[in-house]
Amino acid sequence: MEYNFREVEKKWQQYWREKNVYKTEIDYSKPKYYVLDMFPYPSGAGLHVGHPLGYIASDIYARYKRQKGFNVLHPMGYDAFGLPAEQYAIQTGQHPAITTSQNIERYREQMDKIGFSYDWSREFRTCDPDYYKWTQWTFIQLFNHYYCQDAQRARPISELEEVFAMEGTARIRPAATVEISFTADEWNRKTEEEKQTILLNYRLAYLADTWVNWCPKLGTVLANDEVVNGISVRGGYPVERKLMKQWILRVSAYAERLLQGLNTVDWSDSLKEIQKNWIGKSEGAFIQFALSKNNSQFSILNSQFSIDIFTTRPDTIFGATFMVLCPEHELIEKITTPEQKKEVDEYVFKAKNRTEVERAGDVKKISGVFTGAYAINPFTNTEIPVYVAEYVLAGYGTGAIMAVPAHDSRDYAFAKYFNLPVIEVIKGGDIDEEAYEVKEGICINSGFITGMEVKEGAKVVIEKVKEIGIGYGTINYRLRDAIFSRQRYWGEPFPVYFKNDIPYMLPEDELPLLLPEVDKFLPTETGEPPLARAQNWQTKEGNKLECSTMPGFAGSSGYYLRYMDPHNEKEYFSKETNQYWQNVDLYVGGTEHATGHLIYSRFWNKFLYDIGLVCKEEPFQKLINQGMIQGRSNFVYRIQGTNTFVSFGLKDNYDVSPIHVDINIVQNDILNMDAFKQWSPDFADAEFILENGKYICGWEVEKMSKSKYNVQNPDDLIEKYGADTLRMYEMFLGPIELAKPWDTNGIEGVSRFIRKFWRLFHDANNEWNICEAEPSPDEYKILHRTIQKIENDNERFSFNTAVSAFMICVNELSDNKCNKRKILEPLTILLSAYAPHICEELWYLLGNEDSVIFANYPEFNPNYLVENTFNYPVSFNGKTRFFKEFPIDKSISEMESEILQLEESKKWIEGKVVKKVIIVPKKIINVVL
RNA sequence: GCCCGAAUGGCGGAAUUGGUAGACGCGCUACAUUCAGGGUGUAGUAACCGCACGGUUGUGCAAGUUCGAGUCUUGUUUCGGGCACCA
Repeated sequence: MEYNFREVEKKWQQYWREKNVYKTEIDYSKPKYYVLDMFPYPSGAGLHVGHPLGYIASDIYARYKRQKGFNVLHPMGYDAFGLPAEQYAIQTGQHPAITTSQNIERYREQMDKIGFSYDWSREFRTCDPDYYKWTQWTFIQLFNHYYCQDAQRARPISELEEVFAMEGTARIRPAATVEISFTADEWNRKTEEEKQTILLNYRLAYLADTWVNWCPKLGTVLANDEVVNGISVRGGYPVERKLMKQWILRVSAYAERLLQGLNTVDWSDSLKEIQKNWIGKSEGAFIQFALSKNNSQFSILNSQFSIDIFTTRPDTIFGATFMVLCPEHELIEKITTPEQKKEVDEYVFKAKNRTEVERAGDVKKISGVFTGAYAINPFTNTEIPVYVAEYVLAGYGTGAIMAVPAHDSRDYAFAKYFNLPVIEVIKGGDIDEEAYEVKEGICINSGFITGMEVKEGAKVVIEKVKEIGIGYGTINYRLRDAIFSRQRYWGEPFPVYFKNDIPYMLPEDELPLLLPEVDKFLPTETGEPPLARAQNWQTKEGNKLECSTMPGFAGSSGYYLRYMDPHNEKEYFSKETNQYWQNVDLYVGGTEHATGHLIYSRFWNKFLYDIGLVCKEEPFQKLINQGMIQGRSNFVYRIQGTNTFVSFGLKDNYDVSPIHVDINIVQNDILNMDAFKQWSPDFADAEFILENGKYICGWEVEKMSKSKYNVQNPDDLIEKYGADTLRMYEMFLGPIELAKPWDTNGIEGVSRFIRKFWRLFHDANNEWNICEAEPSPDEYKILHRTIQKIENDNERFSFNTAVSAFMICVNELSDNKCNKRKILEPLTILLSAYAPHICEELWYLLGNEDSVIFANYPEFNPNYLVENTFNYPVSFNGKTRFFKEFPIDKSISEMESEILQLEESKKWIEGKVVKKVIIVPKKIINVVL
C-alpha cells in the first residue's frame, strides 16, 4: 500500500499526546540538555512557513540529543502580553485575554500538526497570574538592590542604607542616576521621604523623570529598541520626546559584564558584534572646563559652574576651540547672557519639541546658537565660546562636548559655519580642506604633549587633569537604562503603591497583583493609563497603586527559567531544578531580538545570578539565529487595457503590467488557468497567450505578506505532503542561519524521498517485505557512511546537508534493492529526528514496539570502534528504550538472556515484556561525553 | 559615514583541514511503462568547440602567495545585515 501520511501522522501524534511520551523529568542518570525556541507572540494571522523553521531545527536537535542518551528539556509557551491584542481590544471591545487565548489555540493546533516533541505539560503564558507573579517578584528584588561597582555585582539596598548612616557616600561607589554626595550626618538628619527619594537614585529598578520615546498614537512610551528611525516598530506611528516620570531598569550598570559575558557564549560573531555596538564601550576622559569669570554680570555666578564633558580624545584638548551643550542641558539657562537669551530660548524650545523623525531628518543640517558664555580651555588658558546645538545628544556622555574642529568632522562643519578657529594638533592632515580624523599620529601645537604619539599624549593629559583635579580617565557606555513603564492595559501590573508620592513595594505574600478589569482599554480623560479606570485600584490600606504596566520584554526576560519548574507555587523555580537544568544549551530564534530581548534576558539572568537564584551567569550558551524566510511572489502579465495575460517568456513583446497572483494557484511557476479565472471576478473571462501550451508566471523575492498573495500556510502543505515532508523540506531549503526565499517548487523532491523510503520496506505490490539476511559489506558501507555523515551534520547544525545525505543513502539502497532489516532498522532510528511519524510507523511495522536496542561493533569496519562506552537508556521517538553495548564475541541469544536478567532493564522498560533484541550500530545512540 | 557578513549552473544550494568544483534537490531534455494524465523508472544536464574520442574556459572583478586556491593575502565592485550626529 502507498504510504498514507495523513493516517499515519494523525495516529502517532495522537499516540504521543495520549501517552505523554515527551514529558520530561529530572533524571540524574543522564546528562541534561536544554533546547529552547524563542516563544512566539500569538498573532491573529497564525503561523506561516517562516515561523516553524527554527522550531523544526530545534526539534530535530532535541530528538537527536535524546537518541544520544541525553535528558532533553524542550518546552514551549507563549509571549502573551502585548500591543496587538490590546489594539484589537480598543477597536472591538473584546478583552485581550480572549483574543490571546483564541490565537494561542490556533498556534497550538498548527504546531501539533508538525509533530514537535515539546513537553507541553510545562507550557505557560506570560499573562498567566501564576507566571507573572514571578515577573513582579523579580521586579521587587530589582527595586531592593543596587549595583556595587567595586564588587561588580548587585547588593541589597539595606546594605547601602547602613553604609550611608555610617559614613555617607565618601567611600562607596554605587551605580547611580546622578552623582551626589553627602555625609553620614546629613543622611541621618533626612526624613524618611527624603531618604527614599535618594535611594531611588541607586535602586536597580527606579522611578525617575526621563526623556522618553512617547508615541501619542499608541498612548504609551517605548524602549529604544521598539523605535526605528523615529517610528514605532508596532504600528509604525511617529514617536516624540517627552519628559515623564517612569520606572527604569538600571541595565547600564551591567554594561561591562554584558560585554565580557559575550566571550563565554557560543553565538555567531555577527550577533556578538551587534550587541557589542549596542553596548558601545568607549574609553576616554571626563574633564571639567571652568567657565570664564570675565563675561558679563554673571561672573560671580559663573565661577561656581563648570562644564563637564566626556571625550575619547583627550590628546586633542589643545585643539578645543569651543564647547557645545545639548539643548536639554540644565546649565543653559544659568549661563546664557541676557543678550543671547531670546535666541537661545527659541532654539532650545524648537529643538525640544521636535520629534525624533524631524531631528533624524536633517542630520546633515548645521544648527546651533551661541550662549554668550565662555569657558576656559584648561591647557591653552584661552577663552572659548559655549554653544548650544542639536548635534550633541542628551543621552550620551554628559550631554556636553569640547569641540575640536581640526579632528572631528562634525565640529569642523560647525566651526566653518560659525567661523570659529580651527587649530591643528595632529600632524598629517590638511585642515584647510577637511577634518583629519585619525586615531594615531604625532601631536603638534600641544604644549607639554607636543611631539608625542597620540596614545601617549592622551595618557599624559589624563594624568595631568587628575593632578589638577579637574578630571579623570573613564569608560563610557552607549547602553542606556531600560524604560520599564508602559501606559497600557495588557501587561503585568507593577507591585507598587504610593504613599506621599513615594513608591513602595507590595509585600511578597500579596503577589500576584492581578490585572484589574476596566470598562475601556483606553487612557482616562485626564491622560492617566487605562489601569486608572479600575475600581478600587488601591491597597487594603487605601494607598494608590501604580497605573502603568510592564513592557513586553518583562515577561520574556526570565521565561526560560520558569520552564525548569513551571508549576512551583512557592518559588520562581526550585534550587534543585535550576541546579539540574542549569541554563539553556541551545537557543534558537531570530536576530531581530539582538538588541532587545537578548540584552534584557542576559541582564535579568545576571541579576538573578548576583542574588544567588540561578547558578549560571549567562542564560543561553549556544544560540542559533534562523534566517528569515522571505516570500516568493508570482506574477501574471496583463496587456494594458485588456483582460489578456501573456506568459512570462513572451511578455517583452507587449505593453504589460505585472499583477500579483496567489501562489496557491501556481505550481512550479505554471499557472492553473481555471483556478485563476475563479480567483477573482475580474479575471473570470481572462484570456491567455501561452508558451508551449502553458502559462508561465514571473517571480520575485519579497517580504511574505497577505497583500502580495505569497503567504504560505504550513497547514496547506501538511495537508498536501505531510508533516515529515514539510519538516525535511524546510531544512533542505538551505543553511538554517541564512535568509532565503520560500519556494514550494522543490518540495516534491522531499516528498518523493519519503515515499521512496517507505518503498524500501515494501515489494512491487506494496506488500510488507523485509529480508532478514545478513547485509553485504557494500550495504553496510552505505549505512555507516550515512550514520557518520548525519552525526557530523547534526553536530554542526547543517540540517540541509543531512537531508541530502538521507536522500543519497535511500537512492543507493533503492538501486541495490536492499530491504535488509539490519540496514533499514538503524536508518529508521537515524531518520526519526527528521521525519518522526513515518519512522515511528515503520518501527512499529518492524515489530519493534517493546524492544531493547543493542549497539554492536560492525565487524567489517574498525573505525567505528569507540573506546569509552556507556550503558544508557536512550530515548527514541519519546519512548525510553534500553541500550546495551553488544560485545562481538557473544551471540544474540546470550545477550538477550543477560539483558533480561538485569534489574535496570526492568525499570527502564517499565514492566513491559521485552519481546526482542535489536542490533544497531553503536554510533547512532552512543553518548559522547 | 562606521562596523559585520556574503557573492559558485536556469533556480535553492554542496565542497567539514588549501587537494577531482557544481554533491543533493528543483527545473529542463530524451526514452520506457501508460489510451491519456499522474505516478514510477532509466539516461543526460556549468559554458564553449566537436558526430564522437576529447579539448578549452570556469566559483563577482583585479592582482598575489602556493606544486596546487571557491577556500589564504591585498585591493575593488555589488548585495544583505547592524549602528548612525555616540564626542
